[in-house]
Amino acid sequence: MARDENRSRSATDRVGTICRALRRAIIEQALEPGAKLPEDALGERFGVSRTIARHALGQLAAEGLVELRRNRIAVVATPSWQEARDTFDIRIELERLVVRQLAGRLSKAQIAQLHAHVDAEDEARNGPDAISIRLATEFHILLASMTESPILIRYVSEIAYRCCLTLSLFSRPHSSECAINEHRLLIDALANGDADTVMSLMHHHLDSVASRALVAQSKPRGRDIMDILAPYADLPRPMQAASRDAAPAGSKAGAGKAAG
Amino acid sequence: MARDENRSRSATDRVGTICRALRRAIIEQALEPGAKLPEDALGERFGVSRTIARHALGQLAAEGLVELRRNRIAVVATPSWQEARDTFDIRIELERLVVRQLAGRLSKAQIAQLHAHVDAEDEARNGPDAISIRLATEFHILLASMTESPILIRYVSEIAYRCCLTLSLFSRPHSSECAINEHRLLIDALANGDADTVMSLMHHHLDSVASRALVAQSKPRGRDIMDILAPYADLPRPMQAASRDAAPAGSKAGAGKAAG
DNA sequence: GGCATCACGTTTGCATGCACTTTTGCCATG
DNA sequence: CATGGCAAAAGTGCATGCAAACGTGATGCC
Repeated sequence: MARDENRSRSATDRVGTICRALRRAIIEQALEPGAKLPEDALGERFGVSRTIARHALGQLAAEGLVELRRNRIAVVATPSWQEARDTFDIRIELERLVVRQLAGRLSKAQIAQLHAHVDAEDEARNGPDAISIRLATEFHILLASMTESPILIRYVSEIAYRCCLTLSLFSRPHSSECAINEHRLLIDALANGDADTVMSLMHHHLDSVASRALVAQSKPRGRDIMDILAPYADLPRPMQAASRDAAPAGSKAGAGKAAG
Repeated sequence: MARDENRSRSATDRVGTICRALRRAIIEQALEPGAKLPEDALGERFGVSRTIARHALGQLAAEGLVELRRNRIAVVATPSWQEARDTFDIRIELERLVVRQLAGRLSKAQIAQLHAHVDAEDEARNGPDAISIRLATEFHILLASMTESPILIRYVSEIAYRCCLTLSLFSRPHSSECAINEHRLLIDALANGDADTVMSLMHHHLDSVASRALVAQSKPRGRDIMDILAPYADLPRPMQAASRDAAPAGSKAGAGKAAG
């Protein structure tokens, strides 16, 4: 209910503020994957002490947007290709659930709101890539928020942000073209009300977004030094050089840090 | 290699320790929903300062196991019936994904491990309910962990714990009977390798667990006082009214302080 | 007696300080 | 000249202290 909204919105929710700011900076690629996030700097920037900054980083780490290594500076997360693939797989299921719950149950106002958002996407299409990606992501979050299921909203948001991060890592300059159209189709199908149709539409949409982005395991730019250099490291000799930069996927893989 | 693997497991990962302890205490109902978790107390109990305890609470709040209200003592989360239902819906999708990835790909050792776990469940069947519930939950987490997808593992674990919490809230004494059998069926189907079969099996399994637990919106025991009393509050004056402003349902916010 | 007010103890919110770890630049040494 | 090691610098890990907010019981007023 509304009773505990005021505490986290209007009240001095400083860690939430920092989280939102960082989230946005990350998904807009103002902060690239691997970028360092020292507590001091954040604290100073946002006018708070390290305690708060640290807490915010903890939150973001729990969401998978930043990586926290002990005694080391926090960095923006750099999902591996495999993680990216897994993330999209999860996302597909989650969002199928979203549209299943939504199909045929949206009010006219909600449909209008969705259309308005896509309009905004359209406008931003020629702007910077980061903005289009963010808007596309927020479309899905908007959709999720219409389920009014806090848990679903949270998971979809989280996953969507992670996918967004992934996209910024792997995707080529322009892949959001057709996605906008697919968003419109989605809205129409939702209004129309056939759950199966809209589920399959969503599935296809996300699948193709993932495919467009994750084709051929392109090089993860900005990734950790060790990983970037991995393919170069085991060249037997400097001579017969690098035709094979197809990058062995999970060399340092597993990549340790799971839940926790 | 292995350069930073030791850090977070064996090293002084105190907040992780506290998280694990609390998680377990919560899902075993040692800490019932609504139970207070003062930072001081936790800190003292685990031999750390409030800083650490606070951080752990933050983590658990991010996982949805505890509720954090500003300037108030943290409490174990008490999911509403609707949230519970939503949680299970999400869980079904996620775990379908798990078994889809796993079907026909498990090693003999893994199958043995799964069977061993179910054996443990079997043994605990006559023990305290909380233990059976925990083991049943951990079966699913074990399954998820076999996907070796960190993200999927994390989400399934989180969701499963939340469901576990829900179960402890809503479920009647003994509903885990048949679940154990269903676990065995699941393993067999996984070994057999037909993805569709095992997915539908998992779906049915979770669905029936949810149904057994969430039938008829049974009273949420241990829930917030205001909610527990809600149905009693609008009884039309049993004999002779104390006052006319008999606590409307959502009045908890203003009740305490405002009056204006 | 009922109700509003107030004051005190409790608990969180947050900043700061210190110890410890990692990193980096520098120097001695082979 | 290359290499190993040391020491200063930077940054995190964590405890503690203080202020503000909340909860509660006591007090005074009607």
